[in-house]
Amino acid sequence: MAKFPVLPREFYLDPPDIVAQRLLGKVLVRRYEGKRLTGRIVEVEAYFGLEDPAAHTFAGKTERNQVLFGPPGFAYVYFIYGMHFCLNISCEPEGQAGGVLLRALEPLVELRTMARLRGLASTANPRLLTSGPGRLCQALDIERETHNGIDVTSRRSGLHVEDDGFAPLAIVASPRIGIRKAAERPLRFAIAGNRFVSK
DNA sequence: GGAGCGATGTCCT
DNA sequence: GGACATCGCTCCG
Repeated sequence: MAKFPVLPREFYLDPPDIVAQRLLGKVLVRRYEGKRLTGRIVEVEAYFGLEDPAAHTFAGKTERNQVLFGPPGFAYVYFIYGMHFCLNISCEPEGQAGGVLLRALEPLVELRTMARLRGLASTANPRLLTSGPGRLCQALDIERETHNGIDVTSRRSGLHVEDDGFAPLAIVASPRIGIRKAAERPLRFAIAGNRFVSK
């Protein structure tokens, strides 16, 4: 069970488009019932603060989005469409809003556990496990009540990101998915050619 | 394999 | 009351 360095707070201090691309290839680790559920980050989206009409923070600080205005390296988990959770990591200095949405992982170990959490009978199609922001949260048992506001730079959180030395060969940029405002900006980033990138 | 659509809770105007 | 950073199902080819 390999352990690698945890990404430190400084990693998340920069603007979201920079941090987003830098997160590609890193490994999300979730401690769950004594296991390590891990997946490589293969697709992300950047959301800016007050100047980004598509961002939750566009209209200013509220109860829901306050984590994004806080210090970098914290989880922002929100509930969407009445049934799904999505995971972001805050970036930029405290007081400045910004975040990176995790859209897809390449599952690495404990695929059986992920399938069970997803309500799937088997791991026959691993793309159904963690390809999509709602799916990856369900596969890693990430939800708002337990994870919103936790520090992802600490192993003690049970949710953190490690660097195992993998570096993507190429990154592709495209418009963000499922938004109406500022829909043309190429702020979605993925590892080129990776089969776990969502549609 | 792709377009269309319903499910369903929370947030903010 | 409308919108929503989604998903999985149906129906059609």
